[in-house]
Amino acid sequence: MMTRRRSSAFPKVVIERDTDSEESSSSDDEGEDGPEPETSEEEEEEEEKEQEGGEGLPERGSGVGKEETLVDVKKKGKAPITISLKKVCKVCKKPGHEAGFKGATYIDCPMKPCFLCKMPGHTTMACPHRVASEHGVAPAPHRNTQNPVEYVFERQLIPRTRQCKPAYVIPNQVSCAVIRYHSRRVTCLEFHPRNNNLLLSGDKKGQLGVWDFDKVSEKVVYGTIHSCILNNMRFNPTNDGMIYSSSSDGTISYTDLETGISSSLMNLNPDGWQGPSSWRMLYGMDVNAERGLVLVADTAGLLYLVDTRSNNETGRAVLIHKKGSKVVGLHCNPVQPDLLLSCGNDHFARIWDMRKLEAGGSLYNLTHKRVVNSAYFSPISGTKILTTAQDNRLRIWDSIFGDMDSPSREIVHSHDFNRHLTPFRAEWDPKDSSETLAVVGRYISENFNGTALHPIDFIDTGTGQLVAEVMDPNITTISPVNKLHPRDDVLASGSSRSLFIWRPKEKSDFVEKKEERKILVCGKAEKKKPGKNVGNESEDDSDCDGFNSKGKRSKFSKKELICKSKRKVKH
DNA sequence: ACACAATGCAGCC
DNA sequence: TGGCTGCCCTTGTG
Repeated sequence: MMTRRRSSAFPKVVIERDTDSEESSSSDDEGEDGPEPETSEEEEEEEEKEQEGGEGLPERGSGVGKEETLVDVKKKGKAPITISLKKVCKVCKKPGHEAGFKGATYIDCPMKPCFLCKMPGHTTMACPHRVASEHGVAPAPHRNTQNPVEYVFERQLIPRTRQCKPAYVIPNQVSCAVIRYHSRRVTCLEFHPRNNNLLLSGDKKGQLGVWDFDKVSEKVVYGTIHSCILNNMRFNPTNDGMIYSSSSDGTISYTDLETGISSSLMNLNPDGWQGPSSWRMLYGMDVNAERGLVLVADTAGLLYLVDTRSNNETGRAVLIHKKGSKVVGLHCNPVQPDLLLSCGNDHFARIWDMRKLEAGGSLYNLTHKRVVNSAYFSPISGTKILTTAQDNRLRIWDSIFGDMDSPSREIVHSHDFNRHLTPFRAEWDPKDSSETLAVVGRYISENFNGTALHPIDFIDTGTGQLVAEVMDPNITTISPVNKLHPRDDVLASGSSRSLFIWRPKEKSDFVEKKEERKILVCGKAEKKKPGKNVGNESEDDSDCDGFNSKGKRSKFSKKELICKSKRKVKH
């Protein structure tokens, strides 16, 4: 049975009066078929329907779920109006086709460019980049403009380094725990640097959750640290009982995790709300341990430095991105404390020398086609860069000492949804010594046995291949926030209001990178409805370890795990 | 079952 | 430049 995800509103009825003037809307009618008037089979069908319907106007809320348009067929003179009904595409408003969910599969509007790679001429379903078993995530064609050194590096050095470094491993099977206590969407996650089971989570309301995911009863939520979106958290490198957090309320808070007592290190809106034009928010934040600095950046393009010893702002704010544009992220190089990476709404990621911070003084400007959601140095050597941009591409620069003019690879990946959800950010696996594995949530859904699911993807940034995808048939929401544990084999995901902890079922249950990608499906679908939202998380967390929405212990049943099965998705 | 809002950005004038 | 509109797979609430 085909179930629409959501049937459309009342049928939109457009009645065009018969006039002598040329109406542009009537030429929209047939698209390529030129100026009307042959009546297609479809139209005839619809006409019959209309006659049955008596008045010709569909009843309000008739539940048909199709948008229909009454199109008058023009005739010369004052001939009676002939009316035909047509299906109209919700996306482009043109007749002849429909876009939307058919069961758990989304049908693209053929008039629009591919939803995934943004190129015209094909739909998402036919996109060569489509995340499907036959294709995988294809890397963009590598430019053939390598210089000889780079060529030698690629051909000789990289294979050798791979021999001495173990390839990353991925779990063979996973289990999942769910916890709900955020009342707004999750915006950031951070693992404790020493305590392996401690996870911090921030939400859109500014609440900070501290929880032990082995003993889920031990959780604390601090609700008064910030008044709106908690965008970033960092542990104090010299005292891991304290965290810095930046928020859209324009403040940096310095919070004791035991007591929840916090002090404000900075406030960009000391006079309170004076309207949206003057309100400033802090998005990017990082800590530079060597220099004893907290770095934050605001929605006006400015970078601020706070001395961690005095807890006071130091120096002057520096314009690091286009004036008036939001700086989305900051990352200090893990090896070279003088290097800073920033990214912003001006479509750039920029590399800075901390010793020469001044407007326009960046070392490199990495161009993107859209807003850059995140930019990270690789976690161990700090020589690679991974960015996530809203043009549905992950970009990798293989070496900051090499050619920085254009990325070494672009990987098409669906993550371009920017409102209503926390922006997607691809992150490195901090445990992967080869610095190739990255994790990122996926926006576009995949029809998994009749359920539209949004997996979390593990991508080999060296090849662009999708090596594993994690999903649970009972988790139908999108998980834009993902964090891999710095030491353990744990993935934490943040969705709308829930947190998920994914772990390999068995400690030793790992496989090295293989040609075929792993599909890690956790649990079985609760066969409720064959539509998209099978097993809505809001009502169905009973099958998961953890808590239900009231914070009580829910039924503790081990999930049954399916995996390594070849995917059976019908499109 | 459906309407609606919260919400960020791009493109237009 | 700034204000306005529109937007293709959201998600929870009323």
